[in-house]
Amino acid sequence: MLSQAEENYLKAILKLSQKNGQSVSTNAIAEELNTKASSVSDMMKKLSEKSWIHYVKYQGVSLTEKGHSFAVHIVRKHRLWEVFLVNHLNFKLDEVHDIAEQLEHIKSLELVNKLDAFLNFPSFDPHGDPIPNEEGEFPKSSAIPFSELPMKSRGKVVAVVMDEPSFLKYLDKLNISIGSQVEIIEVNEFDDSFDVKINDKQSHISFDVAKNILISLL
Amino acid sequence: MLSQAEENYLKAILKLSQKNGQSVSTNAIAEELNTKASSVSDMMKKLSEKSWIHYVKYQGVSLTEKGHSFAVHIVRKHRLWEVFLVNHLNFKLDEVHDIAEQLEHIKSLELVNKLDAFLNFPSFDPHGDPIPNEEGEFPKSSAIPFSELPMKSRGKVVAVVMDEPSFLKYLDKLNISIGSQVEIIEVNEFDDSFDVKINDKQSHISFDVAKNILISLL
DNA sequence: AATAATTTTTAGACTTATCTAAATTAATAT
DNA sequence: ATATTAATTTAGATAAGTCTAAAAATTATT
Repeated sequence: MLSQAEENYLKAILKLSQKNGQSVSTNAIAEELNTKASSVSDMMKKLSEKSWIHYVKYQGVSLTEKGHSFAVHIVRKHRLWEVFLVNHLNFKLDEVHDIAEQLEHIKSLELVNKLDAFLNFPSFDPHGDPIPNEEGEFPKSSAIPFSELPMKSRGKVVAVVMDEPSFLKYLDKLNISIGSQVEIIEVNEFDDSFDVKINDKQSHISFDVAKNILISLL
Repeated sequence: MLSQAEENYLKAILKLSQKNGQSVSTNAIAEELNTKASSVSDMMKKLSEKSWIHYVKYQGVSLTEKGHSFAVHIVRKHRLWEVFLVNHLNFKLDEVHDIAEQLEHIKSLELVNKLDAFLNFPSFDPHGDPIPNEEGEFPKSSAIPFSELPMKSRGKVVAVVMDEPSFLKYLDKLNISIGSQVEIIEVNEFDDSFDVKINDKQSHISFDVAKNILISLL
């Protein structure tokens, strides 16, 4: 069984390899985990011996298939717990990370899946990050913030990042809900607001609102 | 901050000192934690230096006030998580211990208290064990199994130990729920069953049912 | 009260995960 | 192509937590 330290390394490698390219450097991992390169080297040797990663000295590392799916599972746990903390325990968005960082190491497949069911199989966490399912598959649609929707392209609302009642109430007023069809008509440079279409009806939203709505391209 | 190992030692000492007497022996701790007496000795030295316990070589240990309240807090976390696992994630009673054993080490006062509120400040966990509140106080009423209620004394149902739907359904049929007033009228020696009063209506329950209902004396 | 049996502690070793400092390899620049 | 710089690895230490085996203290027995 993996130790917490090992799990954190795998997660860091996943994160870095998703962001940048294939091979992840020792220094990058050290920075991500606030540790020293020498500690990383030690751990890479160990993880490699256990076939969690591909490791060639001085050449950086990448996750094996086994390592990848395990790392994804940790991400899944982290994000599901964040949903729980925000939606059910009323934590603020900025308070949940440290706690989820601990909860993600709880070992019980059944727990994760029951939590998933309890939460109604959410596709995105409160930060708008996608939640892989039990098979490790991320929601197909690559969601982007409404504010980054290209002009003229239409999208569907898949998730809402912020969860404050006032915000949700405001979305309601704008007639925006999960599944709504949206489209950007024009960007107003001076205040970064948008003229938009929501279910074919013209409307207007601020940048702050737009960035908290996740869109999947149609 | 306490390590998980240290927390487990404190919890074990609390459990043993509640069960037996004051001073807890090294061997008893070793057995409780499935470890060796020598490991316990080492740890006792450390916990004593940090004033979590009173420790005199060869004389056994007891918790300091600080150690006691910390240990109680761990128990609180453990039992609250058990309530969550059983009542909200639909775990069976016998499946929750190992998971709660992990969850009890999650560090966040806010999390515990928000979980407590989410669960509606329960007084007993699904096994019928009392849950201390934020101040570390156990529910005043010392609940006992219905089967141990003295004759002629009245009690109030505070918790149900078993949680199987069939059992709960049966209790429903008997008109027993949290808060019901109960009283034992007569013990039937030959099958250990009881003639009882439930909310002043006469009824009859088996020993197996009675032992799974927790009563607080009125 | 002396000896035997049991309990507890100490000593020394091992593992995991980390660090600093030094050595090595790779990348960059002249 | 060589020297310099940067990145990475190795070597050796440290701390936490555990173990076995041996020593010391306590308790029980005769």
